[in-house]
Amino acid sequence: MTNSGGAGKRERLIAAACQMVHQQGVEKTTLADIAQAAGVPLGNVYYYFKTKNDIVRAIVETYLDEARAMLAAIEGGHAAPRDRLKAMFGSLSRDSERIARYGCPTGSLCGELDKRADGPGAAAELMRVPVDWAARQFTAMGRPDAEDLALEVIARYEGTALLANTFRDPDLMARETARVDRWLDAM
Amino acid sequence: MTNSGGAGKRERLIAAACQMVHQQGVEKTTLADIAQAAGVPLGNVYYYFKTKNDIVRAIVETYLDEARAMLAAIEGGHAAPRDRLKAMFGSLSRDSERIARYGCPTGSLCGELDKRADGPGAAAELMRVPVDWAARQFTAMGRPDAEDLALEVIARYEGTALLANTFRDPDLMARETARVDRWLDAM
DNA sequence: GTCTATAGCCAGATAGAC
DNA sequence: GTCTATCTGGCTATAGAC
Repeated sequence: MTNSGGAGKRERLIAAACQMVHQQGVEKTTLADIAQAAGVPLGNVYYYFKTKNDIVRAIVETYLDEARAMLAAIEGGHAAPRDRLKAMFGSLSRDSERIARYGCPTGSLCGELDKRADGPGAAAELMRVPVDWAARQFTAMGRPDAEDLALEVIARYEGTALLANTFRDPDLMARETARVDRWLDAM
Repeated sequence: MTNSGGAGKRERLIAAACQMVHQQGVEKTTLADIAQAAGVPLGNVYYYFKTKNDIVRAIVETYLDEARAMLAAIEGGHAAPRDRLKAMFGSLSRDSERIARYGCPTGSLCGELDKRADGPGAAAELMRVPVDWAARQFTAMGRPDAEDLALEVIARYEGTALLANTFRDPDLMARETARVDRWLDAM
């Protein structure tokens, strides 16, 4: 209704920002990069976002929505907590090429936000989503140490993504996924 | 002998660069930051390093030396591979305040180098050191899957550091260290 | 709402006196 | 070898016509 002339221009800008920032990082991505990738003239970006930081915030919001949607889809597709955790971790292997090339979008973004002024708040909010979700699954499995298990499984996820990216080796993800599957089966 | 006037100025610059880059990241650290932290005038920096990238390379070299020295010290202090691995992982807890505030120096540097042009080579070389070392310890324990175990333990190390930094919670490191200790004892 | 042109700033890098 | 002053380029952000 409002934004009649926009025709999803704001959405295109956010999508372009997510892609460019994933590939190049926050600091090395310029507004000109984002504008060009979205097919929008540079000056027009400021009609939709007052500052570059506003775009970063929009990226975090998008990742929050995507993470919640993905975890909800997993819950819908798997009834057993153990299977849900496997499905969550397995998303590493599905995207292995992209992660080996550019890292985990959430993990590398959090790493960058930690060095920024606004940093900790938004990054922590973003990382809380999968950790809390995993903790609920372990609780449903009757584990009293659910919170520690959740931190361990997400740490393995992010750590594996970092190593796969550093070594440019997509295969690492499949190998660690197999190990996590066996670990979950044994508990 | 050469560099008689230097009086360790180059070393001061590298030390300052390591500290500033750990705290602020590569992209947000300016040569002026480094020069000021080292007590050296900006223009003089270029007598020791032709470009900013040369300074980054010097940081990687320093981290390589430090990592090798630290692992050698652990080998000297512990005969059993299991104890060596525990000591390596335990270094997370010892530095927990700094890591919760600024992240793992190696991990966050690798994350940033992955987005740079020269990136993958230097970062991979740096991360190879602890992975190969851990693999040797697991091999000495008679484990045929030593390489996968090494990747897992370093992934947990780096992943835990990222989470502790994101949540600004030093306590995570001690909790994960305790879990890793039990895991190593059970194998 | 859209887009061009440009202001203003700051970082990396250099020139050249000492 | 050391240091001041400055150049150059690129990036965020704004002004203002349409």
